[in-house]
Amino acid sequence: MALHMSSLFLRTLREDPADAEVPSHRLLVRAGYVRRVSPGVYTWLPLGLRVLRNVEKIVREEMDAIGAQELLFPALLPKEPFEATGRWTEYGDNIFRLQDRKGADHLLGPTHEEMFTLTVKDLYSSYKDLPLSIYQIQTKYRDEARPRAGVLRGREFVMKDSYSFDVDAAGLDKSYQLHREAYVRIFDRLGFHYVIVEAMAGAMGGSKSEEFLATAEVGEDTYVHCTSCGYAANVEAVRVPAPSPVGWEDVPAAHAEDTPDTPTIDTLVTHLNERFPRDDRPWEAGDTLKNVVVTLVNPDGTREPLAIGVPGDREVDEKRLGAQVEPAEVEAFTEADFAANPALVKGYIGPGALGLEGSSGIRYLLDPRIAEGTRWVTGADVAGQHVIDLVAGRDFSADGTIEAAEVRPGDPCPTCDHTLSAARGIEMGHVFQLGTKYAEALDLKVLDQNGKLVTVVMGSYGVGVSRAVACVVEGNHDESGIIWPRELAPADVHVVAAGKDEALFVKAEEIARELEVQGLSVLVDDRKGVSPGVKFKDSELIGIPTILVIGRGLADGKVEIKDRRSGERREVAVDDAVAALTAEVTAEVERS
RNA sequence: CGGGGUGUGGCGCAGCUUGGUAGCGCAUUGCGUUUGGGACGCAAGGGCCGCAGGUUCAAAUCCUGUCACCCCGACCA
Repeated sequence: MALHMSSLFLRTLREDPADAEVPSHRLLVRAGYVRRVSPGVYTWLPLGLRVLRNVEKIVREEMDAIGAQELLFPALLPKEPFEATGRWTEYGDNIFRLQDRKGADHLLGPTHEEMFTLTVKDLYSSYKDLPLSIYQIQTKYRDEARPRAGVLRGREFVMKDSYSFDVDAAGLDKSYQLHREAYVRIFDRLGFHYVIVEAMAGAMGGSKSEEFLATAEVGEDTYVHCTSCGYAANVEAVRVPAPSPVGWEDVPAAHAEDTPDTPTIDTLVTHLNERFPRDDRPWEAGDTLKNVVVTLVNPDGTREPLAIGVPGDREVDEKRLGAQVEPAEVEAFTEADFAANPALVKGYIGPGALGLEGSSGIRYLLDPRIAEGTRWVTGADVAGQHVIDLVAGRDFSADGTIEAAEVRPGDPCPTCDHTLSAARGIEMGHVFQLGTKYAEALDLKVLDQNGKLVTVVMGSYGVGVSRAVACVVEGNHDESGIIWPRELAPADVHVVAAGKDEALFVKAEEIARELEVQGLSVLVDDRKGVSPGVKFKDSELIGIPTILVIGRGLADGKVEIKDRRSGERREVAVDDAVAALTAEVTAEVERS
């Protein structure tokens, strides 16, 4: 049965809601797809629910096509499995927690690794049962510190998550590849531009991980890409190519110099150029070695300082650092921390004080650019003094390297000789080789061919289903409203009765019925007493890709087919309308 | 958690500086006119001005406190 505007539970808004900033949020509310209930929590109204279901349908079809099987876990979970993996504490404030009448702790699932793992453990115990891929489309809950942009980042959201289970790494590779290909098909069908970028595999267990990012200005993720070789990575995962070691034969011995009042890189560089000018070129920030100290807070609450050495022209990128030290959290080093570590001279920290072997005993990690043989100016661990011609490998060493320095457009590509550009994206999907992290924590093992117990190797794969709805709108709208891709639209054809003549309404109903016989879904604007202008505006706002206007032309046996995206209109004979529309819609579906 | 902002009919906003009968547009209801690009007229319903306390003859307006929401940042398998 066709949807009718006269009775549809819908109210379009002429004005933008005050709390909506990004286009998808504005339009989804204005066009009557969603309503906010509380911060980050939204109601799906009839039109919106149709779109959401369409996304789910695409996801199901492609998951089923690779042999994944759908199941459904509860959203309400007991805490015990999350205690077993440590995530009851690790997830911190992001978990919605609640207690039942007996005082037992529960949570609303933010993700379901534990449940999938335990359920496989419950039912399977042989290599013969594997490989296995199972998935669910489930409402997830995360108490985000700051939900934003409507359903783009909610506290309650719909996600497809699947997990693969294999006996070995080779099997995981195969399952991962299958999912990756399925994701390519899903995102192609969803109809927005996206990139596949290398992502952080995580501090534990994971080995390979890629994100599917919808390219969008409003995106929260920054990624870099190389226009030459196709390399693309989330900034968190960018690998800095380490320069080859260089000889230090010509470098004079390191010498400490007085550099009073130079606690910052800027003041230091100015001072160097005034007092220690070089013949070949002036000193620059990039000649200095900046040592930053932070405090790591482990999930169990223990604290440990960490020093990071980066070239002076770069900041430590907190996101990159955070990803490297996960699950520990990073806090700034406070005055109290300095007081507790007298070996550190604020503003003049140098490698002499750092490192497990250094006077402070603080673990010291270097940016890969600080390769063996490179020479630096850096703090002398004495107030008002810096060391010049300090050579890495000759005069100091560290406890390892860390990828924590900021990444900038123009940096060299790690895989070819070109440079990187930066752009923003929205994380829409994530494929992730988990490895044995959860299987080990929850003791998921099967017997192999030799009767030996082996730990199952897992992969995890997510698609943001409700987020996809917003994301599609971000990529498919204009001034007037939404422009749905065919497969997602709440209906195939929007039939508009534009006028007051009763014959228009009769014909609209007749055509709607015939379209439905042809298998198309239809929204009919059968509102009486509503002027054509209002109906046109609403049809553009709502964004069904094909609009059939039955109006003044009907007297001459003509109706008008309008393409929402291009704005093109063409007149067809009223008797040909159904055939023309059917041909248009089916042709478009096959093309996609 | 830090910074900025906003709370006034369903929605968008004005009024607050300078205290004195709560207003506008949209939406809604009725009647009439109108019907190809967000129509017009007349009439109507709907608001403890976020909440609490204070000052005052009198508070949407001034003071104190508090709560909520939005934006930027921090945070975010």
